[in-house]
Amino acid sequence: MYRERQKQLAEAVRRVLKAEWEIELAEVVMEQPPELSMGEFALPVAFELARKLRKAPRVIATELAEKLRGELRPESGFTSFETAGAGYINVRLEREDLALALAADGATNFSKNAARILVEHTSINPNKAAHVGHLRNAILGDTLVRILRAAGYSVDVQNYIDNTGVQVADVVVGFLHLDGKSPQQIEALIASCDALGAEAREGRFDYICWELYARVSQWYSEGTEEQQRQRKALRYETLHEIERGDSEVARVADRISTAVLHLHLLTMQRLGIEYDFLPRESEILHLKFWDRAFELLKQSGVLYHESQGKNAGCWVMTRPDAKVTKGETDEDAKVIVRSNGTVTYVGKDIAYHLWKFGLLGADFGYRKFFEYPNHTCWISCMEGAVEHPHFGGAGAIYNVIDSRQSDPQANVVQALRGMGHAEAADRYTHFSYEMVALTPRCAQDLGYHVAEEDRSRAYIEVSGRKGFGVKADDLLDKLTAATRSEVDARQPERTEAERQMIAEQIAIGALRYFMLKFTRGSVIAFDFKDALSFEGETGPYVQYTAVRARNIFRKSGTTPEQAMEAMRKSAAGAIQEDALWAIWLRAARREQALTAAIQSAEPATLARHSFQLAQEFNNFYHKHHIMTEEDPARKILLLATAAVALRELTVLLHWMGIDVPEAM
RNA sequence: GGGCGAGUAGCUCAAUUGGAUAGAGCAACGGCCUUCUAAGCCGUAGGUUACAGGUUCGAUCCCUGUCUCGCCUACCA
Repeated sequence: MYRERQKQLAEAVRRVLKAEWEIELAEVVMEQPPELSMGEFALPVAFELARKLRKAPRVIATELAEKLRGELRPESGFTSFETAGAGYINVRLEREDLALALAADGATNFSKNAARILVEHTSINPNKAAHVGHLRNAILGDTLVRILRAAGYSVDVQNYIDNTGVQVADVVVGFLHLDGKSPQQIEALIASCDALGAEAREGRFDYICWELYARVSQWYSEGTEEQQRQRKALRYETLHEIERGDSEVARVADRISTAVLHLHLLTMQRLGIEYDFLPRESEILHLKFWDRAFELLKQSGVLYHESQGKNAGCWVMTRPDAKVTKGETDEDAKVIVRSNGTVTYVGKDIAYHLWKFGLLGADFGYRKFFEYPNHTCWISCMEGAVEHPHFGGAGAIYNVIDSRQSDPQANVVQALRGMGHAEAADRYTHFSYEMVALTPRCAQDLGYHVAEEDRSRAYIEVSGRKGFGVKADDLLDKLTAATRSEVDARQPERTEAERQMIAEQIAIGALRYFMLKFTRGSVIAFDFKDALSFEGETGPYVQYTAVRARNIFRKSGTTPEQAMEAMRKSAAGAIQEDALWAIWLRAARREQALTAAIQSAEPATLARHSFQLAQEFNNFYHKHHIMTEEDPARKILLLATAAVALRELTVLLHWMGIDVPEAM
């Protein structure tokens, strides 16, 4: 209904401008007045016309408002057009119409969208436990998936697994050479970790790898020069063995990376994050994705063989926006194939992205890897199940990858464009975000040594290599413990299991909201004090608000559905009070908020939207005591308002992957 | 050197993409629990939007220059 009104208004403005002044606008800008009492829409169009018509904005606005009054009579749902400020036209709607439409239909109204979208997120190197930075990635990515689906898109979720990279090699070197374990001993260790279960923290396999990875990184830079040279050689020898596959070292690497991957999936499942497909680098290598891509790149002339300068003997690609003088060597070119014939990370990524868009002419093998309650997560393999879903061949893609990777991401887009796939390049979104870092105080609290020069900085970058960071499961544990003690105090009559469930829901609400409330371009300087806060602009605040609304229905002996029904049957729709109208109007703007979040690729706007609704409801809740309301007609309206708030909060929280607990 | 991002209240962040009086949360101060849950509500205080120009009806937002901070810029992945 709200969007219908918006459309009607825009069309009316177009008609009037055409008829009166022969003006056609590309788009009719529509804003929200700063105060509720001013109406539902604000049109700044008179400012735009001032120059063309050589008249003051206010004069134009007055004339235009008059004409609009003629176009959109009160019986069509528009009650007033007022000139305001320096030349705005404020438009009021019939509130009752809008409220009754909302009471009748609570669905998100979007038509099914044919385009298939592929979202890649998480993509943690499978060589150590996940940390806070990975949480930001996964939570942003998962929320993007949820809102795209809410908007009617069909979305596949992929988590790219770099199981043949140097990071995995480092842990392999650590186990085999630094700790002197045999492949059998590593196998036994993984088995004993499995037996302990993911709930164990000490002795959890990805935690062991975390510590080992830091130790190995340290080991590379210790010792005599000769030792360092040998260790480095060992590192690359191991890497190349893993890349080639089909050796004991490669099997050890596969065993380790698969075990860590499995734990990552469990960690993310705690947060309600699931994947459809796990493409692995090992298959990109062994299924010859790169060989095909290499041919295509050479044919299209995107890659050329450099014969001079520092990149002599390499296949290189000109960078986006590079200023290259004809006849001169482009020293700044991006190396894709090294002089020794091996392909770089960007090269493999180009092949992978050709596959994503269905432009490679090759596909993975697929086999089942992980079962969620409601669906299966598949993994790539050489030859898999005969019957399997097909991933890839997407109409549009989103890569949730932090801003440090914007350069390689741009290289991939550049390659696609250079190969003539301009359409694919246009539908390639690097969903970029800034990193999560730790405040110096947080680092010190965790027991890390903080260098003198770092103490005055706003934040310090986390580093897996240094073992410097906050592990995802530790953070979730800490949040759950904090919420649990609060729940125990507030809900003593509930069972142990109920209290634990509530505590976990609140912990997840706090964490997910915390990661979503910052806009993507802002570095999160992580601190336990902020992350463990449950007051003010936090997930628990919004959850608590929904629980308050729910309690009204628990105690009043009616349901939200019945309250809506009663509202429709009675003529209780007249809503004069702003405290009530704010809630109905925000509910009416659900689709607008969703569209804005998708178009700007900014989930933070939704987090804010939900917080504002929560504030509006708490304000209403404080002003009006619903259960003791004596006027029956009034009580119906108040109950329906609580019902619409509860429904809206539940939907918005769900889009962010946050549940509404039974009680708080 | 080049590219990207950031600089807004004591702190952490917003600002409908150029609009009305720049808003929230935390921290501070002052009120509100016999009432549907105080993880809440109301109020006070807090601003030269890094700086200097420019564009126009209008600039936190766009342009130019300067300063500060972070990240990226390897034949690492």
